[in-house]
Amino acid sequence: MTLTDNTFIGEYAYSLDSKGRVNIPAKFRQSLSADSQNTFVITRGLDPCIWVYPLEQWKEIENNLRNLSSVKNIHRTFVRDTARYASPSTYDKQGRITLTPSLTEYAGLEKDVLIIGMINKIEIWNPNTLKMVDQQNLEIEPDAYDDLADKIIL
Amino acid sequence: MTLTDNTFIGEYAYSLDSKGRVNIPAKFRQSLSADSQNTFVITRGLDPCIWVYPLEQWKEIENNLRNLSSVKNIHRTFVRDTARYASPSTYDKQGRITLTPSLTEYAGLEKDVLIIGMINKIEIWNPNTLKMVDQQNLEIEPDAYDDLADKIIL
DNA sequence: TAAGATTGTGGGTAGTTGTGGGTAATTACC
DNA sequence: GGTAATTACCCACAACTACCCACAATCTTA
Repeated sequence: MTLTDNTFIGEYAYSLDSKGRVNIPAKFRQSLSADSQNTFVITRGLDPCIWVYPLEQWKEIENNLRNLSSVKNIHRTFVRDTARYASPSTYDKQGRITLTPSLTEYAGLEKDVLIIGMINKIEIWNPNTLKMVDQQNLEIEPDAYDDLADKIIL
Repeated sequence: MTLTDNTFIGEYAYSLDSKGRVNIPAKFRQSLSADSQNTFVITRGLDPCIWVYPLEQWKEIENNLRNLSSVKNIHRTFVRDTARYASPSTYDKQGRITLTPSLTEYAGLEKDVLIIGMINKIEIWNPNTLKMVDQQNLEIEPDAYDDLADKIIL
């Protein structure tokens, strides 16, 4: 069963091979839109993990960045920080994408990785790192979630 | 995988050879539009680095400059500063462009250089210089950054 | 239940890419 | 106008990457 195009949910335990490749779960590949041409754009996440965007989704980000003028320092910095760590990656016949050494290092990936559907993108984690981040997030005051209650109906 | 024409993302560590040549990453060359005829226009960046525009993109900048009135002093200055340091550079069969001594000096380039995709242009940095500039930018008021982040959904 | 298809993982090979240097053509200078 | 310096073009090679094939485990279907 395929849900909406370019929408990802679920969690998968996969492994990174000696060449720096990871499998994209079959369900995720199936929900990738045809426009994305079997291609994702991988980049640094705001957490210590790798963010994987469908090409189409990334192009929207690019369009937004393109409208920022380089005359303003803050705009230059924002564009640089967003663009520099990104790189396109088309999956091979076996459904794997190749990660860059720079990104695997940033996310602290070893052999075992966790792949998580984040609706409009995918996250790749070192399971141990995620466990630690989960720990820390337990300490968020429950009130902080209340703001969200206005914006989303569960 | 080629993304949109004349759109550049990613970060590459390359080297400047004894003749003042740098490689343009293969992915960047592939995304250069045919109209640009294997040619870039190199000039001073607003940061201490070299800006590399696809010829096609540079022509647009020229058009924009053309529309600035020379009556205003600030406009004259802006046009002069933008135009005077620019020069076209076609890449050779190995994919390298030759930088002018004036520009390498401006950017403080030595052997190792960082090449960064900035969507509509490319930046060439001395890695040490960039590290320093990154440091300084950490002090940008987070609020200003958040404004941008709100407009662009990552 | 059995056969077939799909999925995740491993590895080999040929083409591409980055880097160095050599030679000829062009330009600048006396 | 002749010489020297500079620039543009070409060849070579090592490292890397993308593409291909193989296989075991799982899931699907008849």
